[in-house]
Amino acid sequence: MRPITLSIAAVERNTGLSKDTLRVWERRYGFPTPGRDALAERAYPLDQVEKLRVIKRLMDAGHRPGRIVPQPLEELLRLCEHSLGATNGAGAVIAAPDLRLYIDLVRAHDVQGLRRQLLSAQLRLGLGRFVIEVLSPLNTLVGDTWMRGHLEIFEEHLYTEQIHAALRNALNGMPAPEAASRPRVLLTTFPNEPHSIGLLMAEVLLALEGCRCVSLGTQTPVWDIVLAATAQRADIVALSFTSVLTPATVTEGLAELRDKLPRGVEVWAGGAAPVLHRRPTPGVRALDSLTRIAAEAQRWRSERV
Amino acid sequence: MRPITLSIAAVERNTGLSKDTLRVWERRYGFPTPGRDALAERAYPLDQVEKLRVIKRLMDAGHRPGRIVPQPLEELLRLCEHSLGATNGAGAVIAAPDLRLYIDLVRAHDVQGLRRQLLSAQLRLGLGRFVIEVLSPLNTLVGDTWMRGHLEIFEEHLYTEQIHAALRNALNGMPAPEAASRPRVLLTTFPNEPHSIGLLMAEVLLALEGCRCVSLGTQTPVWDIVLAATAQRADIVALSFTSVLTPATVTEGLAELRDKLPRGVEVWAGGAAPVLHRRPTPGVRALDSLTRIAAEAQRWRSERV
DNA sequence: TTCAACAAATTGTCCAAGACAAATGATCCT
DNA sequence: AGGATCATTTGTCTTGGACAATTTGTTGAA
Repeated sequence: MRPITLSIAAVERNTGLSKDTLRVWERRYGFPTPGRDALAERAYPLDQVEKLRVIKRLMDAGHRPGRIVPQPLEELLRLCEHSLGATNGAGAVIAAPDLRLYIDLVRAHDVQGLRRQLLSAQLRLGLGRFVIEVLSPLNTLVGDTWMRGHLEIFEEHLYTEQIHAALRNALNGMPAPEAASRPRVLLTTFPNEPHSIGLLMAEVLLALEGCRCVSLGTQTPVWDIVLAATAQRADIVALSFTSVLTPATVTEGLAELRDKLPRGVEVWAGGAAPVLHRRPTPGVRALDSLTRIAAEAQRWRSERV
Repeated sequence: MRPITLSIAAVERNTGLSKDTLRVWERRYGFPTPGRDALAERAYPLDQVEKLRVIKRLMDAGHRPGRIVPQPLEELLRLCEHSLGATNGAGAVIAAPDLRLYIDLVRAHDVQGLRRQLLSAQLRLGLGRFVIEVLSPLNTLVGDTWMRGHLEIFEEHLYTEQIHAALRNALNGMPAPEAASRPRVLLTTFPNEPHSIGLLMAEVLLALEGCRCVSLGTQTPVWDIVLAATAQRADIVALSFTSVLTPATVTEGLAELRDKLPRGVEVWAGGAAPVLHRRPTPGVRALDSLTRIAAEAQRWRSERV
């Protein structure tokens, strides 16, 4: 029996590294070193894909490919422990002891327990603090844990599904804002950005501020975002990003969107894509944290009085 | 001032056609015919991008690129109106009168109205009939309408988001089944199958029958489905399909899953993928309609007494 | 030391043309 | 009508080269 391998397209999906990048790394740095299948096409072994994911993670933390791609895996993991801790800093790590509990429930596949725990935290802290202090760092922690290979894919799915349910549940329970309430916020993500949890968290926080939210779900083409914003007479278009999209895609997409939207409509961009703050797009507000949402909503209101 | 143009990456983002495809069409069919910018890179005029979007729609409706890509735009628009009507025939259209109302609300971008209408139908019919008699045919109708170009992408997103919310809402309001209740059902889709509405509808109907449902959300690799089924001690693995996946992928995936799962675990496959019934996989139950779910659940119970 | 300007290295994306398997359509034969 | 066989269509992958944009390193002046 042959070991399991992935095609270059599958690796692109899994790692977020473009086919071009994967090929040029192979040429320049001697990694990855995919075998070839019967058709002489690249066949990436699973462990190399794992390593590529680690590399991607490190690059998001500011490392450069030339330095890290040729390194052996152990060296990279050492870097992970070190620099990830440094970057993401005290916040996540200090909070960790509490959050471990959730991870343990996931690892134990205790869906009911996880659901109870989430609901209990939500009631104890209130919805806003629950999202900001529990869900958000927990997502990062789950991401980290998964990256380091300490979580199966299906466990991550299990977790994501419960968070999804919890957030929808919360949204559903919130009173509808008054019909004339402003601002009107349109939420979505760009094509190829399938993660909806950030979107839902933002929607909850916006709704808490009394904003009228309309979500398009994930993966809306730029032109359709513009159409929707016009149709809904949106005051704000809010986008959520992870690091699945390449920095260039993010920047160009935002510039294009900003250009096509009417002047009066604000563009907010948030999420875990480093490029948002490294190279901010003119006319786009990059929110570095979910906590900023409330303040920004209030700013919008004060400016429009 | 030069006319506005888009880079190849931007066109990929806007149309969903890969860079490779765009280049090869240019070579083969003589369209698109992008100019070149100062760097000698392709620069696509907006009107060509529009035409590409029309082409993409027609292709989703079953047309082949060789026939339509070289056609002039007017011809394509005629095709949009004309040929799609013939393909999908009477079934959906006859059911239309009642359902048209929902479509009209979507087209009017009346999110609140749509939400109210859905809730009202749900209360009037009861959850089970609501899902089977309203949501399911409505999904088909929306799909048809979209293919004919009578619905913008963002309108389809708007609709999908509301259905999502309604189903989550319903699930959330249902009483938790007893701890020992059986069967335990694991729900998910295969990788590259991103549609979750079918999954949610199935989950609702299963929950109505008192099954203990655990959903993994969409896109779980086969091996992880097996791991999850084992971890959750599932009695049934339920999969949802649309026609995004190629028939081969569906058949092979099901065979592999069936092979790796313990004998005692049933595999149920449902959804709008014709191959499920054309070439049924041994050991897999292909459900041709959501109405079958209740009966199948009862069959399972009667067999395990 | 500190800061600016310039040179060098790094890195992602684009290009061209060719190849080929999988999917689809056409044709012929029961 | 249904089924097997052959031809065409079509998306994706391949190689190797090129280049602009960014980051890094160095030099020289304040």
